[in-house]
Amino acid sequence: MEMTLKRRETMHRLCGKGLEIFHAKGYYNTSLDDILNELSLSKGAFYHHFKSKEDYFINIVQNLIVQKVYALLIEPLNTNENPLPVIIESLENALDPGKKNEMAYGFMLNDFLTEFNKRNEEISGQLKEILNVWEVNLVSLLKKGKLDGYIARHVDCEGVATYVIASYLGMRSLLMDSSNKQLRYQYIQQLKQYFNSIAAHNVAA
Amino acid sequence: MEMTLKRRETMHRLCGKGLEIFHAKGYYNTSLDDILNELSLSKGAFYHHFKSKEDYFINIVQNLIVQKVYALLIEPLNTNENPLPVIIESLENALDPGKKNEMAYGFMLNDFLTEFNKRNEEISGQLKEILNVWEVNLVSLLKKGKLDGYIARHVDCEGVATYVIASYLGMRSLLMDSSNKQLRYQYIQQLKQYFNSIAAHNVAA
DNA sequence: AAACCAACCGACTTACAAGTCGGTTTAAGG
DNA sequence: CCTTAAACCGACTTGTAAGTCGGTTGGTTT
Repeated sequence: MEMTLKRRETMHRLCGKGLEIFHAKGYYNTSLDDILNELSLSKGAFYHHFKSKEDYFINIVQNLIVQKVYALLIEPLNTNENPLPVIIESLENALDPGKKNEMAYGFMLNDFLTEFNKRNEEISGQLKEILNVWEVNLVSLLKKGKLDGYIARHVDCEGVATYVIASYLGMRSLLMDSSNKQLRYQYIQQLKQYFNSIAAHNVAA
Repeated sequence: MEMTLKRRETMHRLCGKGLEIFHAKGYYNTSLDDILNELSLSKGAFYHHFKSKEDYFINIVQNLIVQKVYALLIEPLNTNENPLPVIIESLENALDPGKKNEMAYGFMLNDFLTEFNKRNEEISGQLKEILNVWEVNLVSLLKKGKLDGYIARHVDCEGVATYVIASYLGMRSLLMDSSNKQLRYQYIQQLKQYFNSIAAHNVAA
C-alpha cells in the first residue's frame, strides 16, 4: 500500500514533466532521456512504470489533457445562462496563458492532433474523441440556448459548433510564437461579431 | 545544356513525389528511402541534387507550396468585385479535393506549420511568411471592399483576416480523415453567416 | 536478521534514417 | 572511338532514441 503511493507519485511526476516537454518540443522530437534527465530518473525506472513511450503518452492524455480540456472548455458549458457569452468566456480563458492556465493548454489540442494524425491511430483517436465530446456539449448548449430564446431560430447549431472549434484550433497556428495579445484580441472580437449575428434580437423588447 | 534539363527533370520528379508523401505521412515520419524507392532512385542521386533533406524540403516549399497557395488563395483576391463572395469561393475551392486541387493543398499549410513549429526555424519561418502574404492580401482586399461600400464601415479588416485564416487552418484538424462533405458545408455556411454580419447593408436601396 | 519485492539503475542491444564516398553508367563533344 | 563530367549507384558510417536486462537499493514483513 505504501509502495503504491511511491509508484503513483513517480508516475505523476513523469506525466507532469512529460506533458510540459512534449508540449514545448513535440512528442516525436522529445526523447525519453530528455524527460528522465530533468527528473534524475533512469530508463529502468521509466520502463518499470510504463510499458512504452506510447503507453506513457496515453496516460498523459487520459490523466492530464482530458482533465484540462474538461475544466477549461467543457464544464463551463454547463450553465443556464445565455450560451454565447459563456462560450466566448471559456475560449478567452483557454487561450490565456496565466493563472489557472499556466501552460497554455488551449494550444495543446491542435498541436497534438496534427502531430499524431496518420502517425499513431490510437492516440489520434483519443484526441479526436476529446474534440468530439467538446462538440457534443457545444451543440447541446447551443440548442438549449435556442429554446431559451437566446439564439435565432434559423441557426444551425452543429454548424456553429464546427465553426467555433475550427477557428479556435486554427488560432494555434497563428499564435505559435509569443502569446500575441493582439491576435487573441482580434479573434475574440470577431467571434463576438459572429455570435452577434446568430443571437436572437428581440426587436420588440 | 541538355544535362541541365536532365537535372531539372529529376529534381522536379523528386519534389513532386516528395510533397505527395510528406503531405500524406508527415515530413519527419518519411524517410528519404520511402521517396527514393517510389522513384527507383538512389541515395547518391538524391545527394547529387540536394545538399540535405532540409534543403530538399525548402525547394518543395518554394517551388510547389508557394505556387499552390498563390494560385488557390492569393491570386483570386486580385479583383474589384465584392470581396466577401470572392473570399468564400477561394476557400471553398482550396478545401475541395478535386479538379484543380487533386492533392487537397488546402490541408497542407496547417499540417506543415504545426509539424515544423519549434523543430525547424528556417522552414517554419518560410511557411509563416506564406501565411503573412496571404493575410496582407486579405486585409488589403477587405479595405478596398470597405471603400467600395461592400463592407460595413465599423469593421476591423485585420481582425476579419485573422479570423478567416484561423478558421480555415483549423478546419484541417477537423477534416483529418476523409474529405468530409458535411463539415466543409457547415464551415462555408457559417462563414457566409459571419460575412453577412460584416457586409454593408444598404437599407435604402 | 533474514527474506522478499517494488523501485530504481545504467550499460547494452536493436532499429532506423541521414548523410558519405568510391565506383559505375550514360551521353555529349571532339 | 575516346574523353570527360554530370548523373547515378549502393554499401557503409554515424548518430540517435526506444526498449532490454541483470543487478542494486531500501523499506516491509515475519
